[in-house]
Amino acid sequence: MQPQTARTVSEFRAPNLRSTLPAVGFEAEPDLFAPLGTVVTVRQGGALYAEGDSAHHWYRVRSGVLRTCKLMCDGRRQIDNFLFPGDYFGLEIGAEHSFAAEAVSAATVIRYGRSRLDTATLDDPRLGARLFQIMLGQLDRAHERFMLLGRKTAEERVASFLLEMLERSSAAGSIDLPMSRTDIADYLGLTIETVSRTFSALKQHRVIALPSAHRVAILDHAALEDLSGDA
Amino acid sequence: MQPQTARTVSEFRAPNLRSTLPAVGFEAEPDLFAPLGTVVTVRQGGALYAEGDSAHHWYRVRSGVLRTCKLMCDGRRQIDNFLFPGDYFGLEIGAEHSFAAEAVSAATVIRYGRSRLDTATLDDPRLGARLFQIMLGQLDRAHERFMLLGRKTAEERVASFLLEMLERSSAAGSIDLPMSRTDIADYLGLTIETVSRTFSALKQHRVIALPSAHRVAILDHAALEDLSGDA
DNA sequence: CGGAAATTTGATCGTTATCAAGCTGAGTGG
DNA sequence: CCACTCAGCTTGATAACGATCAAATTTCCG
Repeated sequence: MQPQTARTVSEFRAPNLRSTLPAVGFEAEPDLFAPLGTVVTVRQGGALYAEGDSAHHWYRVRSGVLRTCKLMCDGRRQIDNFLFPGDYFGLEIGAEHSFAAEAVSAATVIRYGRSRLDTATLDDPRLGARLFQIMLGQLDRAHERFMLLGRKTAEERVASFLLEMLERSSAAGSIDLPMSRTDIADYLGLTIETVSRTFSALKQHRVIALPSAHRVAILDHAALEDLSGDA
Repeated sequence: MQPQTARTVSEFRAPNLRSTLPAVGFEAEPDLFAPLGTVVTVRQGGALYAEGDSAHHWYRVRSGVLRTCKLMCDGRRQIDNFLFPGDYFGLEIGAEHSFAAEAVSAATVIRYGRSRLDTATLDDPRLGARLFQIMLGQLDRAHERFMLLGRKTAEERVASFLLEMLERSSAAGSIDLPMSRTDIADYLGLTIETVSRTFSALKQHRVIALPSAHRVAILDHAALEDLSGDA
């Protein structure tokens, strides 16, 4: 539960400041919040914080992949999001985190103090504006996911998932999936069996290839988009 | 598509300024944004804006109930949210609305210019802070809905829905549901038949009573909470 | 009232969950 | 270098929940 290391982020600040958005990766956006942050590392499978922990901080991914998830009392799990380098997370309205954050692969994140946020945004209006953008982006993604979870079929969910991962992983044509089938299932509102079967079916139809369980090659991008159900 | 009337909001400004949150109803929160807004009325079933309309404005509900929804090309629909008096909506990251806003019952809303937002929040930091709160609240609700849509059974969804509507409608013990069964189904990711059958089952078990199709009496609140699947 | 739309109820089907084996591949120790 | 192991993944068989198709009933308005 306790992160292992922490030092000021200034040591790590990105030298070049490209401004293109949406950001892919940590280096894609200048770290406006840098003076506020410290670096924290989490080992694979470790928890950055648990559901119910007090929410004194918020975070940005520096390297690795994390997941945020919620549990029901009987063990059913829903993954809210997979977090890649550059993504912000952990900002919440309540005093306690309403979901857990765990490392899918070994990860480093930058931790910002929530209490310092108010004063900092008053000092520099750009911070407030950028935070605002970030939250609007998160809301937009949330609405896409309502459609996916509420109305899409298993095949459409998996196709949408692969396209989303492809977009995030910058490398075109082939995707590395650091998360387990269980994680994918809990992200898409399906079971591992259904995810696995759908992967197999897509492979059968030559839409994807599976060199290994965690590596997906996109053979027919157009077919995948057709199958995703998005216009 | 075009709203019928528009005049400055100052004529309607709330006289008393209770500060308790979360706000139930329009009067519960002082309208910090009042000087920016104009009042717009929408007739029952009418659209305030459609998916794809350019997003020049954002809104707050003054009276009535609205819904925001998205369509897939084949007609499948997902309702993102039901909007009650006091609720804010329409703030989006893109230049175009990614979902439609329609009146479930005849409604009046206050329309704010998006372009004026930046300058206004600079003038009064309270506005920015409040907007921030509003968006954090929306994100929190979104996470609850991921669990509902991804992992809950039909019965759990309907029970959760009734509890949510009960919370929002301030009147304890009995709820008015202005929306149709189709709307409820598209909100919960179910079909109208399943929603109807689940209502009937809850009635059978004396958890609720249905004086009319759009009026629900809560007979056993504890049972409803058990059935909702929340801890 | 009369007629259309919305809701409820019934019968059946299908997609996805569940239960249950195998399979694969990475790590371990002989 | 090769069994052995164990977790994660795939595949198979069956079941169940909710969808679909269909009809009856109620409600809402003109």
